[in-house]
Amino acid sequence: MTMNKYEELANYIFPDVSETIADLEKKYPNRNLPSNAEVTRFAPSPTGFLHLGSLFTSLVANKVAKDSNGVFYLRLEDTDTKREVEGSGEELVKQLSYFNVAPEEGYLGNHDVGEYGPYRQSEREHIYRICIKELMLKGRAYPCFCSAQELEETREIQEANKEIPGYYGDYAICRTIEPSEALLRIKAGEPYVIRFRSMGNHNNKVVFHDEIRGDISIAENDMDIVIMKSDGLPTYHFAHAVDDHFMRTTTVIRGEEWISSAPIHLELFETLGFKTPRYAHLPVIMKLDNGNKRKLSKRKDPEASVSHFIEGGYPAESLKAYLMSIANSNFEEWTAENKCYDIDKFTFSFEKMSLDGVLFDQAKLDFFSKEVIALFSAEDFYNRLVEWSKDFDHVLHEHLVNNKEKSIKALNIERGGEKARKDFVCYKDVYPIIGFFYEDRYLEIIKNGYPFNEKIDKKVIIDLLSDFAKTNDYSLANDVWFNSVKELGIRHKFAESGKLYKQNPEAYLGHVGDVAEIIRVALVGAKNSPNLHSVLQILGKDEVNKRIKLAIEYLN
RNA sequence: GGCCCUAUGGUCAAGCGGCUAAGACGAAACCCUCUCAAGGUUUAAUCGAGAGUUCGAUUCUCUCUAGGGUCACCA
Repeated sequence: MTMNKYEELANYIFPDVSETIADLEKKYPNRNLPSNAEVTRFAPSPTGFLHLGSLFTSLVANKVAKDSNGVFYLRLEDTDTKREVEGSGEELVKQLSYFNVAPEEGYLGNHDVGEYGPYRQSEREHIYRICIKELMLKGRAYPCFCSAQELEETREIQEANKEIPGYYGDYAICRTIEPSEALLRIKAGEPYVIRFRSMGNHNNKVVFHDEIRGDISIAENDMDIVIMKSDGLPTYHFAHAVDDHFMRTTTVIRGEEWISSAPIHLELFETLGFKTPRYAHLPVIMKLDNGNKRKLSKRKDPEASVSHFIEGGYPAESLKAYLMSIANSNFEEWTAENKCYDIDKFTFSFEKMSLDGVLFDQAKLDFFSKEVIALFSAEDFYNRLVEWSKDFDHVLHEHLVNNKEKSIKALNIERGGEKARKDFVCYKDVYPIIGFFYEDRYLEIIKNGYPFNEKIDKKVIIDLLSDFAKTNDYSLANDVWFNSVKELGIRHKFAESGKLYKQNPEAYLGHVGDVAEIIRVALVGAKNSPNLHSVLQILGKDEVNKRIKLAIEYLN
């Protein structure tokens, strides 16, 4: 091997590196998969909890891999040691699991799985060093000694001259430093980073294909970007090229904010001798803020954090269905046709994907969630509630565990069928709606009194309730039973229907609706509740009579 | 500001040269009804602007405008 002028420098910086890119190609061979199988990944940085946009991205990436019998893996991009949040990598994986989109390969929280690792970038330094050394030997990477302040100064000059800011062309001062001189400065202990020597021309256009948007034409990259930071770790751009190549990603699925740096990536892939992967840049999820759209912000918007929905008790399926409706507009139609919200059964396609950023729509999510919950069996719903309340609602948890049978019955009211009851948006809604079934909760509610209709005389209410306690037989079928309520009303001068009452309001104290309300208020402590007949059946005779007695005592 | 992406009702959107411009969520109204939640039936609401191509533009082209993104030793 003939000595080139970069060799001494490269050997000094990378004394440990003896392998080459060719060795890596052997070590990480092409995956043994059918030709149409997609290898996709989710590549978060552990800087906080899972963002809704990230869940969206991983959902799509996961779906693309699954639909093609490919592989979905997770790579932890932990190269920014300053911003890293302890434990957030594990949390990320845990939250993905909640949504059942956890990867089968890669970083899985406490361990890695797969042949293409390590899956944490912080553990892949030797791989990056091999690649950088090779670039350096080819003259395509060089050390840069510019300080942050110097960089800032050039930037100001560039801005003042209305030139494009950045490290390129004549502004890339360190690119002309002779390797021998650079070596001396490094030996002298001067801090440095390693930059990529771009051969691009800003006046040329580079065209690349995006799976969602079609061909995109952007100016070639001509920036000598940093590829190795002074701490020895790679920057995103470089790690992306190296990792996605050696992990054999077929389609890179990421947010649209990456479109503008694609020319950098393309040049990197080309220079390293790698085949470029396919790209799909997903629209971002936004929110309206004072009339302006903006990206969902983790700091300002609680709904930006996936944990917000987990804590709030949204079933995983609800959020997934909502996100899939954003991803593919025909998904919603599909759910209506199939009465199914399971995204696994749906076929995703990039063609049906929207190109524009979408506004997060809470009402739409709630709609999906109601539909999803309405499809649960009572037992399934109960089990999910037990699971959820264990972490987020201890009071409910106690009640559920201590009253399993009653709880399931309560959750089963008007469940199933064409006109299923849809009053639960999330698990959080459960306690306020069915809490009264539990005696403790009922007693708590009535501490503040009963909201009886004040226009009706107390005496009348007491008589009516006493009569009801004596005569009520809810073992009858619903409509037969309700006829008995009408009769009860008639005995106490209430019209048997609203219509009748309206025709001659003077003749009655009220109508059957008022009668039902009185019973409801007595038993539930509120003017609203699920179907009265069901409530009675679930409470049972003893409890009903006890509650009526309490109500009468209150009225006296 | 340069570059890139995007542009149909409040939101999500069908449409791919000729339609009274689908549908869903949301809103409103009515019906049903023991309340609530459902369910049913309606209603209101959209092609950003201007040129061009064409017999004809929401649809094709250009310009403008607007919104979003990006210009770090962050990803």
